[in-house]
Amino acid sequence: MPLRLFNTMSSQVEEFHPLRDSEVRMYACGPTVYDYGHIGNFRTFIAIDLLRRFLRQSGYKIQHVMNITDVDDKIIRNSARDGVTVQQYTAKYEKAFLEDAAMLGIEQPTLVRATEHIPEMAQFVAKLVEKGFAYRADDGSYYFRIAKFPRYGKLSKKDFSSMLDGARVDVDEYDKDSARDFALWKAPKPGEASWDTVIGPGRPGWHLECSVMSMEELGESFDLHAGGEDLIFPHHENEIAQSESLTGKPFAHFWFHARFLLVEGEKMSKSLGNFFTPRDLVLKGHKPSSIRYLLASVPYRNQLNFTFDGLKQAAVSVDRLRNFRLRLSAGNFADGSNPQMQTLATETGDRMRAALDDDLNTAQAQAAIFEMVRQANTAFDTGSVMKDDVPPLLAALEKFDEVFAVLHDDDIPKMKQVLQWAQTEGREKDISQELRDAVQSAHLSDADIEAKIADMRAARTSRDFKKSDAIRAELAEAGILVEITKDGIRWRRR
RNA sequence: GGCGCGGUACCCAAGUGGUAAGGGAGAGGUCUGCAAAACCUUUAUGCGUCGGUUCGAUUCCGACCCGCGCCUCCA
Repeated sequence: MPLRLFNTMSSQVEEFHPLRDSEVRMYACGPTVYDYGHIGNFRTFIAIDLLRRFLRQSGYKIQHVMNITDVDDKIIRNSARDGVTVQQYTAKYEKAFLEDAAMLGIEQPTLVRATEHIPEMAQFVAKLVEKGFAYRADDGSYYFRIAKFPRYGKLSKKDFSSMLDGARVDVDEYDKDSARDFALWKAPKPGEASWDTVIGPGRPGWHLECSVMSMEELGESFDLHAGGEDLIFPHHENEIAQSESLTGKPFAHFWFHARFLLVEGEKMSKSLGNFFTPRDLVLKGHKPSSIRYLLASVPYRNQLNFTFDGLKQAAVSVDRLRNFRLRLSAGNFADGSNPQMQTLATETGDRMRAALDDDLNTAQAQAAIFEMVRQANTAFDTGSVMKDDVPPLLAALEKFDEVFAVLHDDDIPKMKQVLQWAQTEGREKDISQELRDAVQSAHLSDADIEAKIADMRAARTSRDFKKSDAIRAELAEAGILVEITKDGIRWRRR
C-alpha cells in the first residue's frame, strides 16, 4: 500500500508518488526568526518531521529543505528596538529555534537562509519583469501582477476572477496596479536593511525566498511543499503564482498543511495567557519527550487540544513504552520461540504501517503499539515470551520509534540545558521545583547509582529490608526510580 | 459575509452504513516483605440538537446550536 496523503491542492486524499522513483524532494516553510518558537509552530514542524521519518522508513531517500526567514518587518523593527544588527538579532533566535527543534527530536533539514540568496532573488524578479508578470512601481518596489496568472487562487480555493480582466483597481495609497498584487521586492526605507542588486536597492518580499530557494535546491518541480495551514493563503498561493509564471511548469505536486492547535480548548494567544514555548514547558518541569509525544499523537489535519493534563498523560504513555522496552532488553528468557509473539510483532508492524500510510494516522499507529505492549506484557507475566521472540518485538518497537522518536531517554540532559539557559537569561524565577528535581538526578553518575544498587542487593540478601528501603528512598530523592523484580533490581531516572 | 474544518466516555483521542480503537484517570482484584512495574475486571444502549434516507446511522442528507481556521506577511 502506498502512502495516501491529503493534498491541499486537490482537497482530497491522494496516493503519494514522488516524481523520481526512490527519492522525495520536499520543502518546508521554516520559521521567521524574530522570537522564540511556540508549541503551535512546533506542532507543524513535528508533523513534517513525522512525514519525513515515515517516508524514509518507507524506503525513500529524502531531500528536505527548510528556509530560515531572517529578514522581514518584525525582525527589522525588533533589531532596531534592541539596538543590534539584523544579523545579530536573527542569529540568536535561529540558534534558539534549532535547539528547540533538536530538543523535540526534529531531524534537521538542509537549511537555507533568505539573506544568503538575495542576488538570486533579484534575478528571479528581473526575469518575471521580462516576462511581463511583474512590474516596477515608482518607489522602486516590484509587484507581481496577479491578473497575468489566471490560476491564482487555485490552492486556497479563492475566486479572483473579478480582477483578472486587467482592469485597474483604483487604490490611492498603493503604487500597485491592483490591490491584490503582492510585493516581490520592497524599496529601501531609511534605516532598514537593504541590498544593492540588479533590480536596484531594497529587500525581498516574504514569498520570494521560498520560490527561489526551493527551486535552487530541489529543481523547478518537486514533490511536496509543507507548512502551517495559515500559509495556504497568501504565502503558498503567491509562491505558486511567481514560480509557475517563471518556469511554466508545475511547482510543488503535493501541498501538505498542518492544522493549528488549541491550548486548553482555546486559541493560543499571549493575551489569554496560554501562549507557550517548549522552553516554558520544560521550565515547568515537563519533559521534551512528553511534548513531542503529545504533539505527535493527534493526526496533523485534526485540531489538537494541547492541555497540561494531556502533557502528564503523554509522559505516562512514554514511560509505559520505555518500561516495556526495558523489560524486553533486561529480562531472562527461555530458549525457543512463541509463534503468537512472532505473529504479534509482525501484525503490529503491519498495523503501524497501514495507519501511517493512511494520511499519517498517528493515533492509530500508537494504538497498534500499545496493543502489542499489552499483549506481550500479558505473555511476560505467564512466562510465555521466549528468547527468540525478543528481537521481533524490539524491532516493532524500533519501527515505531523511527517515526515517533520518544523512546530514547535523553530528557534529563535536555532539561538541564534549558535550566542553564534560564539562568543565563535571567529567568531563574521561572525555574520550577519540578525541573530542579528532575535535573538533580543528573548529578549521580550511572556508576554511583550502580554502587548504591549493589548495597541494596547486599542488604536484601541478608533480608535487611530497612536498609534496602532507606537506599531506595535516598535514590528516589535524587530522582532515581528503583524497581525490584523477579529478575533482580532495576533502576531508571524519572 | 465568502470558503473550509470539527463537536465521540471524567480527560486526551481514533473510527465505521450493521451496532463504539488506544492512552490517561477512577474503582475492584492478582502479584509483592513494602514499593514500583505488569496483568485482569470495570467506567459511552451511546457518538452536539432536531428531522430525513435506510432493514439498520455515530457513520449519508438537511436544518439548527457551539467551537476553530483562512479571507492584508500568525505554524
